[in-house]
Amino acid sequence: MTDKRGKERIIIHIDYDCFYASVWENLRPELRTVPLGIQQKSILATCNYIARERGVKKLQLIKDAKAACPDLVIVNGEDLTPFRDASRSIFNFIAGTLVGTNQMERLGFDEIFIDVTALVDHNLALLLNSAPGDTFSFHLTLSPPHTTFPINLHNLPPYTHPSDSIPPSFSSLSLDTSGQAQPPETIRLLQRLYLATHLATHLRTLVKSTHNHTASAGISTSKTLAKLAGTINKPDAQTVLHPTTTQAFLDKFEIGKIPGIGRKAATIIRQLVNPLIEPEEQLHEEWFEDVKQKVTVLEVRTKLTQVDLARSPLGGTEAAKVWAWIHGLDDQGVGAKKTVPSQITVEDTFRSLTRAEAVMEVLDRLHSKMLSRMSSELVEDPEAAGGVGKKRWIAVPKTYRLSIRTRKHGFGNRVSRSMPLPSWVLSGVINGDNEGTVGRLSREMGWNLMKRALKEEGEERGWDLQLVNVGVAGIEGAEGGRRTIGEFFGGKGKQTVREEVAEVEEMDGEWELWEEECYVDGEEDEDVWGVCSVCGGRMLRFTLEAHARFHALEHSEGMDMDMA
DNA sequence: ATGGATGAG
DNA sequence: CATTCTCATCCAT
Repeated sequence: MTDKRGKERIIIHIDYDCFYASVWENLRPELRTVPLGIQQKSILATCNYIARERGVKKLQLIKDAKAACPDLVIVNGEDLTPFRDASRSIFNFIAGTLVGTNQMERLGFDEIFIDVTALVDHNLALLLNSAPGDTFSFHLTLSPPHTTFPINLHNLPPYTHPSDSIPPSFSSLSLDTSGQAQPPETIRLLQRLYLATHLATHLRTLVKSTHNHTASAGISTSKTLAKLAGTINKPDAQTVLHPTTTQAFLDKFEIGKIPGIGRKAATIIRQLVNPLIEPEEQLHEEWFEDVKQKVTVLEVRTKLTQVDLARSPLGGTEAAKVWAWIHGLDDQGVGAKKTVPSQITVEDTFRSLTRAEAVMEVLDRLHSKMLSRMSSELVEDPEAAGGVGKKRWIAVPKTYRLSIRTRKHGFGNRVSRSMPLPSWVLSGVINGDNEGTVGRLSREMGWNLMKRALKEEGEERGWDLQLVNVGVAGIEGAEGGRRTIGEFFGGKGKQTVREEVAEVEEMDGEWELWEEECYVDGEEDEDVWGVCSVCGGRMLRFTLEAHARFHALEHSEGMDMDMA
């Protein structure tokens, strides 16, 4: 514990440049030469560098962006499918290139952390044991069959931070820039960073040649430092941090720029450093930008103690993390490669959504996308891949969730309600019965949870939805599992019975109206609808019997299935 | 487990 | 500040 030198991890962080814009430029090459913005509703999610030179900003209102740059070309980016696909493709490509390194983590669609410690140590051993030369074959794999790329041992790719703090020649790493001999631990760490820097360049070159995306990268000894290092030179560039100057590097950052310190934590910490600022001044409107104090990491370190942070609303746990991060101590590991997401959500936003009919249309549309994604991301189909065999679940979600934001309860936050995911959703996906399942999801799941949420939030009249989000969660990576149709009946365990949903809803005013609009089309009478006594789902009466059989199966066959 | 808060891009 | 459309983790219950 006393001496960590020589045991430092080596982390590469890669960040694709203005990713959404870049994806569109690949889709439509003529967009490469024009100022390009990606629109989501009233804002630009991002824009290319040509647009940035013309004064366009990320997250700018569309009208402001057009004012700044009248010939801005705008494409719609509300459907994230092409971005998600490109992101996966690049990630899988890099994973396939670095066979044997499992610590590879995506952050959003456009960033990757890679822990290259084992790979670099392997190569350093090879290099130190080989005859001296001008080049070295870097091994991308830890065991045969090997793929390699050549590195020039007299040339370190740009950039280093501080500038030119690491000599370009591998054999000169034992001396610093003023010719001073370095301690052996430092030399070894520099040698490892040297190799990782070449690797980062190689990976960026490969991503450019195979996927036509430029990227920026940072190379250092922790996730925090690697990520921050990558911000120094961009786009299409990379930076390796000199390992003995990291504190000075961190000290210059505004506290809110440190990954993991977001808006809330940053505001609390700024207040502690400078109590003169009133909360309203910190949080409101136009002046915000002017009044907001920039509080640097150095100030936090020198004007506060960890105890100050711990006694603040941050609390002891957060305080300890923050205190460690700003002192360059970051033991956050790079997670294992993830093949399946832990949740799949789909959402849309609105200026105003009040009519029941419109709400049901929205639910149908969102559920349709949700089911497609479940099918493509959670189901393996050997036949679609040109082979034979049954479809099987790679991983199964446990929960269905609906989140909304209303105008009244508006700012800030979403309210959500969730239920165990019924088995008929899973069978619908496997059987490809998208249409029937969508309708059922909207009527029995989405609608009921929305009623619950609005009722419990005291918005049974005068509601006005601004956001509707549906999704499945609790997806557990089930690698190597053998799950076929039928298993989900027994494999999911017992579902919670929610009494309140089964109750006859008693609502007044507009709620009834809303419900009538949706369910009573003039010809329907009460006898058409029934409520399941087990799960409370509302459904057409003639489907109740079949529905009850699902529940029976759930309970009777539960123990026969392969639950690990 | 559920639902909210907070973080990330 | 939040704007968009996600995704992840932590915490109280």
